Amino acid sequence: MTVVTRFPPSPTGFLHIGSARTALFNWLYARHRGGKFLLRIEDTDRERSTGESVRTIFEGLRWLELDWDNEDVPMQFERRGRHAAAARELLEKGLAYYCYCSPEELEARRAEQKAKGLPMRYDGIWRARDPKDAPPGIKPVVRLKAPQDGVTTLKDHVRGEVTVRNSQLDDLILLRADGTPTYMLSVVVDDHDMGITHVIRGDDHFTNTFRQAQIIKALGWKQPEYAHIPLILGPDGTKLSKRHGALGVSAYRDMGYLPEAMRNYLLRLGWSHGDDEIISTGQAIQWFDLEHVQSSPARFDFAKLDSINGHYLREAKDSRLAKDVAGRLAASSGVDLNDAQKALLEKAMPGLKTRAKTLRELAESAAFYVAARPLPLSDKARKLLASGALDLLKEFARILEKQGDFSAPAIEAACRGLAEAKGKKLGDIAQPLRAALTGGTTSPPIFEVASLLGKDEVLARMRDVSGH
RNA sequence: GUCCCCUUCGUCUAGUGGCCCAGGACACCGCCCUCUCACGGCGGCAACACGGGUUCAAAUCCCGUAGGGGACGCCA
Repeated sequence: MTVVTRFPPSPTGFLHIGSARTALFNWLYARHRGGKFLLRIEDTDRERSTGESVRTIFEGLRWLELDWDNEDVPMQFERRGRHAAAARELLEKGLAYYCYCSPEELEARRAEQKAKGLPMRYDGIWRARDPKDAPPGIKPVVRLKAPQDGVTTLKDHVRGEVTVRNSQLDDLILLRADGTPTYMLSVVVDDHDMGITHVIRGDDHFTNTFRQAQIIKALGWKQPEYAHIPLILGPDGTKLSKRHGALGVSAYRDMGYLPEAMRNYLLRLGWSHGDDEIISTGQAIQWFDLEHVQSSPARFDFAKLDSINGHYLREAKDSRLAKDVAGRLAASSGVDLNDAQKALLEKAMPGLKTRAKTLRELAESAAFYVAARPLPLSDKARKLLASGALDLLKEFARILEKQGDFSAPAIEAACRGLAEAKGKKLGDIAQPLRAALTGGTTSPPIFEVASLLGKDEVLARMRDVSGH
């Protein structure tokens, strides 16, 4: 049997981070089983659905490199005729009926039931009533004639077997008063028509599954397999809020996270493979299963994301990193970098990338390489350039002027020589030099920086701080 | 209110009755490396929610309690 999974976002905003994980799991499972990963846009909420959102979601998926297998992504609203036909079929078979309760009436009943300690469910009052008795002016909805006795049992790859008494469920609405199909109906029909074999979705859909099972049964179809993955919580254990990371994936891209790092982090949030932490996408496809999905919700933790991102940053190609950093630098300064600057950044990457957790940090730490002179000095850098240190620095500058070999080891040797002659420690010269060359107090190894910057630029920056 | 689910270090997790006085990772602390900051290496702190059972033996099975989450829409 070919496995077919799906990711059905509703286009009412960006690609939420929790949805991204759901998409990842579906994608991984399909790839693992050599099956298909399909997309579907659930735009039946006409009020809130936008084309802009559809584009944002596609963009987010592409950034995460989760490719889907259907070229024509179904728009659920366009299939409303098919959904309504399924409802009519149920009506004809006597498995569904018209209900003339008004929304206000329903709300009143629910409140009453809650007060009585009963489950808040529709009691099926219009099952037996004759439509001729309908109050005038009310357009009916179509409801499923759900079983009222017995139980519904569901097998879930994460939850195991769960049973709910049918008396807890009610006759859900299939068609709204305006004739449009509801989500419950649409999902069932679309999943069936698309040949979905495995529904992997957020835990918030768990109880919906029982209702959908009843529709599937009424239609005489086969149930797909289910896996309900626990929700992602905020760092404080409550619902993930915007403040805590409930952002679109594009926000993570902007913050400087790598897609492969996001995938690795999201994968480990709720799934495990023994003690493995760093898991390449290839390994993930090979290993991913539904049995090791965690059954309890996980909290989102930026510190761990940072750590994983740092790992992938160190592994990333310098050319890729330099390109991204150049883009960020140009965006913040408003001017594009020239080719020499871009080349310099790439050469500087090995020294830079072990010191950053995100591309944003990487760009900030790289800025001094391509900054215009004279460099702004941080307060700490200024303190390192007190008069005594400046004298030493000027002396070092004179040595550097005559320096032929401008490699990092050669510059370091020259510096050590001067320090020794003056009875100073290496740091007594290296730190002021760092202040002069970078404008700050932390950087990659300073002799490497000096070598990359080149003799002319180094001497110029040194002159800048010594006052003439 | 009703129903369903969940509960191992601060966080993510390993663990499917003996291998566990509980392992890994992140975070934190210390040491080493060192021109700064990182990286890396080494070490440390730190958990089976609680109470009952079952069993020769329980983090693992059962029951209860507490806490948390989800659902109960003519939203998806």
